[in-house]
Order: sequence, then C-alpha cells, then structure tokens
Amino acid sequence: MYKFFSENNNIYINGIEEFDLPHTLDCGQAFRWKCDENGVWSGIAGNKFLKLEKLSDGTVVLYNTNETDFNNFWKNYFDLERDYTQIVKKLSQNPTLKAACEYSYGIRILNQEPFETLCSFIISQNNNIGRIKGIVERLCENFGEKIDGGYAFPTAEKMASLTVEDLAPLRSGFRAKYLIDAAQKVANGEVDLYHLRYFPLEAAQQELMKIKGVGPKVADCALLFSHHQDRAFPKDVWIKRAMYTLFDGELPDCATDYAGIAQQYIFFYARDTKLLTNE
DNA sequence: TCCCAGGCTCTCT
DNA sequence: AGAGAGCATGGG
Repeated sequence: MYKFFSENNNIYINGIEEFDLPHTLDCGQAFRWKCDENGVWSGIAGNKFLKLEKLSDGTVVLYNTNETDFNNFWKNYFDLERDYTQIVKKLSQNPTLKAACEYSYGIRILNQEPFETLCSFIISQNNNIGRIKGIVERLCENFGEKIDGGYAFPTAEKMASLTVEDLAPLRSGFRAKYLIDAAQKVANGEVDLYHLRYFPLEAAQQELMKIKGVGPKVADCALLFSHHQDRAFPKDVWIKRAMYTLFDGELPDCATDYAGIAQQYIFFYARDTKLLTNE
C-alpha cells in the first residue's frame, strides 16, 4: 500500500506499485496529458491543473496540490486504492496476457469525469489519437471555463446551448452533431450519466446508446474509464486484430472479472508492437 | 494519390 | 440480422 505526505504544497507518494506515468497517461484512455523534455507530465482533470513526475527512487510527486485535493480527487482519479499487483498476477495465468502485462507494465485505469470521457470517445470514432487530442483541446479552449493552467472541459449544459455550426472550429467533422446530442441528453436528464457505475453492464450500455453516435465501443470506453465498469471490454480495430491473432477469438477465463483492464494492456501492447494483421 | 484512424448510422437485402 | 457504403478530417 502506498503512503504519502504533503510538503511545500506538493504531495509525495511512496510505495505505489504498477504505476508508470507514460504508460498510464499516454495509452489512449485520456487525451489531455502532456510530457515535457524533463519527464514532467501536466494536464487538466476535474477542473484542476496538475503537474506530476516520477522520481528515480520511485516517488511520485504531485506539484502544487494539497492534501484535500489529493484525498478528494487525485487519489481516486489515479485509482490508487486498487491493488494492481493482484490483478496482474491473476491475468498472468494466461501466457499471452502475461506478455501483454509485462510490455504494458504500470498502466492504471483512470477514473475520469463522465461527460468528458463520453465526449472524448465520441470524438475517437474512426479517428486517430493525435487528432483526437487536437479536437479535445480545441473544444476546451473554445467552450471550457478558464482556469489556472488552461481550460476546463466544457459542461454538458454549456455544450447543450450550442449548435453544430458553433462547433466548426473543432474540425471534428461528422462527430459534431453527436457531441451536441450527447450534451442535450445529459443536460436534460434523458440520459442518466451519473449513476452508471451502479447499473448492470448491459443496462448501462443501453443507457449510453440512447445518444446518437454512441455504439457499443464508445459506450464501453465511457463505462470503463469513468464508471468503474471493469467488465466493459471495448472492441476497437486493434483489439479485434489482437483477439484474432493472439487469442483465437476468445478472452481467457482468468480475465473475465477484469476484462476492461486486460483490454487496456492488450490495446497498448498490440498498437505499440504493430505485430498484428486483420487476417 | 490512396489508405487508415480507439465506429456508427443508414440503407438494402 | 447481416453486409456494405458513406461519413469529415488530417497524417503517413
């Protein structure tokens, strides 16, 4: 279990297992984190700007944040209460999953804000990660609240007041109409975005799929990355290739309870190694 | 120039 | 219910 202390308005965390910053922050689950040339990461989540880095002794430092924000927000955001060592051990019962876990070591599933995650993965459809980041950034700059360090992700209420034409500066293409529909249905309560972690998985998927442009894959990403639905298993092109090439079409039984977490390890492994084909 | 990207909708069998 | 075209945009 980790320990932390606060000093000079920084939080120092010791003894975290399975927490690699590049793998966690740049594996395609979140789109607003950047790394500078010194290995310091910065990003915005939950209307807060954060800088962090991992020191050579393994200490993770969160800069310019206090104990209250750590306990109320970042601890959960980085999923620090979860024992990933146990999960990796369980997944590693399968040799291929073991290889994926070793390659993708230190990926944690972030607990992100639901509306931001939903919009991000609406934007992700038939798109590439570099371009997704650009569209998300323009969305925040144009319509998000100005905060210290940048712009917050816009609220559903704010976006529900906009039109497809208003979103032209994003250059998000056909996805703009989906973003507006999502904002309206969340803002007017037609979609209950804030209790989905308590829904059975299939009901939660159906709830999200009331939104235009949200199919099974986008729904599963939203559920996994912002609603603690660990059995959601988003199937994108890379996972489909991996399932065919590495697993003969079926996820091993040892991954059932943590299918979503396994998915993220497989996704990173497959995309990074580029060893896969569609055949 | 064509192909592809963390897919989905719409239409036609 | 299943297959296939079309979709906006930009990088390789």
